[in-house]
Amino acid sequence: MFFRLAKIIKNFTLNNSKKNLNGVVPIKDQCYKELEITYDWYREKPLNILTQKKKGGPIDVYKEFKGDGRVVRVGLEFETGNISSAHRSMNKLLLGMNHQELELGVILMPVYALSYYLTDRVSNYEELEPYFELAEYTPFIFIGFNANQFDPSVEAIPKGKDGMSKRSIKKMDGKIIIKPPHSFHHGDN
Amino acid sequence: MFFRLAKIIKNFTLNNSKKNLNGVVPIKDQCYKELEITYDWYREKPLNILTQKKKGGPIDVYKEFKGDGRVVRVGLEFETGNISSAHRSMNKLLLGMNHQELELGVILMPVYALSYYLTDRVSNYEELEPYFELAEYTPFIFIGFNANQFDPSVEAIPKGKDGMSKRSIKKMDGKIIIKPPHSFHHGDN
DNA sequence: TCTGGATCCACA
DNA sequence: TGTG
DNA sequence: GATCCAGA
Ligand SMILES: [Mn+2]
Ligand SMILES: [Mn+2]
Repeated sequence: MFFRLAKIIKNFTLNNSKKNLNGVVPIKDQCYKELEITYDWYREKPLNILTQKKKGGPIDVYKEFKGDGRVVRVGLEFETGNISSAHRSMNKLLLGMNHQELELGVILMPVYALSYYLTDRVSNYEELEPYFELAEYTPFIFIGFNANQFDPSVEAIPKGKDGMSKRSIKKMDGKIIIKPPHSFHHGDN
Repeated sequence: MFFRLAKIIKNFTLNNSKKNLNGVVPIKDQCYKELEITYDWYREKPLNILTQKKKGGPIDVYKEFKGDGRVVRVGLEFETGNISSAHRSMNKLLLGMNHQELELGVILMPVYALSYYLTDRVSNYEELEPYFELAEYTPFIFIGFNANQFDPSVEAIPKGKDGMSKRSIKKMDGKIIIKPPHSFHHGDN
């Protein structure tokens, strides 16, 4: 017996005219919608262990697969935050499995080749890879995804005004210079 | 038999006039200097396991304690980066211990009360605490530190490049680069 | 085309 | 508020 | 989380 966790293979072309050119938010939004609508996964599943400790947030996506009189609970983290954030995601899933709240953990992230054209230092498969062994005795799947195609002429994915962005409102102290936001849309999908 | 890892207790007053007001770089600089100069720790120790995998950087601080015919290798991470970065630090130290390259791992970070007045989302003891159990079977010490005193009238710790100014660091197997230290004064200490 | 930050954002 |  | 920064 086996289940199809999900199958989301979209054709997706990315502007590759410059390193770190594209933002990352619209990518995950697309994937979450598919998981929820097409595959009935749930968003933001809290772990009991963290609820009990009254500290820490939920898991990105969650689904219980039922069959043969048993349940397989799967926690999935879609990672497009900073690579360090991927360590937190992995640790959170490990916590859930260590406490028998999950039977399987999954992390979905860009491969290096893709991340090169996304916001600097976002999570990528290759950089987390040396740490996969920390999940050696835990059911875990690490998935790296790439764009289907690169094309310097398609519209770039817009970025937000977080962190060190020049569009940040605070920017260290006084001088507030906010640039107008662009439409949060991109190419196909 | 026991060793004093280090004892750095400085009086340190922080401007508490506003949330997230202070930068964080000068704090660690001070602590590193003390560990290197007073206690002979080394900076930036690469782990063999990561060197072999040709991926991943070094451990912040490292020292080998010798006595009774054995060596106790201690890896220490001073964490003032984003809380997610603390997960990477923990994972890296776990990797070192899992591979018998370290006998003890230490993470030094602000307690929540202190982090409240530092750059938003920096590492803090309370937020990493729920994950301590991932190091349950590994020799590990988590240390939270606070300011000694809060005073809305002392000068705030600068953020950004204002707080920078590289000085010399002592590496385990490398040369020592010398550069003049910058003045570090926020209140007393 | 490496790597650990430091700093700010959005929304509970 | 706290957390990704 | 998401954006950039600084140094080797
Ligand atoms: Mn999440
Ligand atoms: Mn996520």
